[in-house]
Amino acid sequence: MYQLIKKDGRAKRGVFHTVHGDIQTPVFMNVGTAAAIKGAVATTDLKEIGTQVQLSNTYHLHVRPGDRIVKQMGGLHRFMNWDRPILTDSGGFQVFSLAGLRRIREEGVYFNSHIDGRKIFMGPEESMRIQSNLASTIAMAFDECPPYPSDRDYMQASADRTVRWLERCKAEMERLNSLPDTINQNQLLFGINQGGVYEDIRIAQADQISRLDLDGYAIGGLAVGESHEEMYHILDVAVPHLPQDKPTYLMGVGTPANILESVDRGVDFFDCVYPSRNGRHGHVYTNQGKRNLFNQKYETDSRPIEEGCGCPACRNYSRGYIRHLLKAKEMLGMRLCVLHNLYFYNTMMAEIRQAIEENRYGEYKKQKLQAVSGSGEDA
RNA sequence: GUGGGUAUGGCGCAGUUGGCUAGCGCGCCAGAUUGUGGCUCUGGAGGCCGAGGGUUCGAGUCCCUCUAUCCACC
Repeated sequence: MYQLIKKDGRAKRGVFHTVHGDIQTPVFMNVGTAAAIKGAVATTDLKEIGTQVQLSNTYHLHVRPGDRIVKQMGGLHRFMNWDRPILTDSGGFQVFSLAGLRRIREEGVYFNSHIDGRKIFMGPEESMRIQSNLASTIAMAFDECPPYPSDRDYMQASADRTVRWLERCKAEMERLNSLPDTINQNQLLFGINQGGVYEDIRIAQADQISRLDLDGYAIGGLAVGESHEEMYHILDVAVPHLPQDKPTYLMGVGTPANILESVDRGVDFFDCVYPSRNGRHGHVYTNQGKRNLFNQKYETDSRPIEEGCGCPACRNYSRGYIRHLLKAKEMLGMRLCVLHNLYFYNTMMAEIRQAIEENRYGEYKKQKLQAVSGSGEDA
């Protein structure tokens, strides 16, 4: 259940109550695709860096180790030793981004596993069953994430199909939640708005899915190649058409600047691979901008990634040492960068929440945007 | 000391019967990456081809001398 605490302009400060605890919003979910955050980050680390929610992946866990295995192990929470909320992505995006060969039909999608190439079929019911076995806190609807650009006719047909799939997801989820051997009978379901950059398709589709009374609503199919202006414009027009008493989740976004702008347009939930992937690649976020620790200028730099940062990496190690670890391909290098980046994102979300509570989000956003757009040079 | 081999960007190598603006891999330097493949991609810097002399219209490629280095044998 979503509870709005405070509004500052369109920015919302809220709490989302779940059986696995409350989520303070706006929130950035830390991405742990295969039941782990890449870069050797353990769930025991996450409490230290302020992680509220982890995102895991239906598709990845279905192909390995298999959702039935996870269910036998007591569900995702017990499997990965994480007692706070988990959101599972439905596999919709992975089918489109990872699988090479695929055929989209009304019943679902036929595609090949990226692990061993074997044929897999996934449709709304399959995705819901897998997510029910995983027993995540929040399940995402099985949708199609069309590429950018897609022509109008295709986008319309795709968005309509996503609505039909959503209705099937909802029915299947209700059925699964009523079964006695279901681990999490309170599993929540978020629907997904699609429509690309066609605002009328977005709006009509948002109105349709809003009638289904789901636990939350996501905006998908953005940050796939369109300009920032187009993305923000779609948020401007689509968010007001989603239920305002439910959380709004912008899928796969994004940079600190993207998040600051999107919060200002009413978004509550985010997730993105950037902090972890960039961390693995030695790119670290700071209030002076992004730094690439592979750069030679850090070779003998004894300062932490960011002066004054309270993350485990900055409290203990220098840029020069971490650069060496990265160059030597020591796993500790990427681990420290990932921890720093997730801490940076989680901390930024906490700052955002506080700024909204104190009715100064506009001012905060302006100042933070300037900070994160820096060159990475020390002040 | 004798015989043989090899000398080409930081490292390892290609360079066909002399015709190149001297390439390749790794490394290095920088940049991409948005519901995760730790991958991948894109740029860039860096060589008067061991030194000197010759043959030729033309030499990294052929000849001579020297130097360095490796192997074998004394």
